[in-house]
Amino acid sequence: MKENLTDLSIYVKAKRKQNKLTQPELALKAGVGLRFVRDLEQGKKSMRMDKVNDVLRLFGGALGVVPLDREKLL
Amino acid sequence: MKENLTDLSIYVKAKRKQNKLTQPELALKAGVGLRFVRDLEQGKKSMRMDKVNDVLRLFGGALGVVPLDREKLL
DNA sequence: CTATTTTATAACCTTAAAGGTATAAAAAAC
DNA sequence: GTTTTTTATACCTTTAAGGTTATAAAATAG
Repeated sequence: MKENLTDLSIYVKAKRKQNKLTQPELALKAGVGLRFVRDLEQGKKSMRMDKVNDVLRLFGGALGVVPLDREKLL
Repeated sequence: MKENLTDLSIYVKAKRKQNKLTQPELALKAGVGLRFVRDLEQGKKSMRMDKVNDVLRLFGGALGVVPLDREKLL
C-alpha cells in the first residue's frame, strides 16, 4: 500500500522541521498517535479530519475547502 | 451526539442546493453513502478526508490547509 | 567509518466510521 | 388545511483507522 506524498503531507513535514520537532514529539504535542503522524506525512488519503486538524492547529492552520487545481484532475 | 454546523457543512449544503440536488442525489454522484452526506452536512468532525474530497470534487473543491481564524481558537 | 537518532514498514488489536435500512421530523408542494 | 418530498435520527453490521509495539531502513552525529 504505497502512498504518494501530497500537498498536505509535504506541508506537515515541512512545518514540523521548521519547528524542530521529531515525529514522536509532534504526535505528543498534537495529542495523536505516532502512527497517525507517520501516515499523515506519507500521504495517506483516508485520514480522519478531526485528527488532522489537531496537528494543523499547532501550526496555526486547519482543513478548509480550497479550489482544486486542474493538474490534480487528470 | 449533537454536532454543530461548520464552515464545511454549510459549504456543502449550500453548494448542493445551488446545484439543485437532494442528499440522495449528491451521495450517488459522489459515490458515497447517503448517511455520509448527512453526517457531513450535520458537521460531524471525524469524517474521512478521502470521502469528503469525493464530495468536494463535484463542486470543484478539495480539502486543503487554511489559516485558522482566531475566533475558532477560544 | 561507526554509533546514535530519526523515520519507515509491518503485525496485532480495539474502536468507531461508513453504509444500509427504517422511522420520525421537517419542509415543500398541493 | 393535507399530501408529498426531503431531511434528521436511531439501530445494526462490516470494515478500516489508528494506537501499540517491534523491527528495518535511513539519516545524522561522532
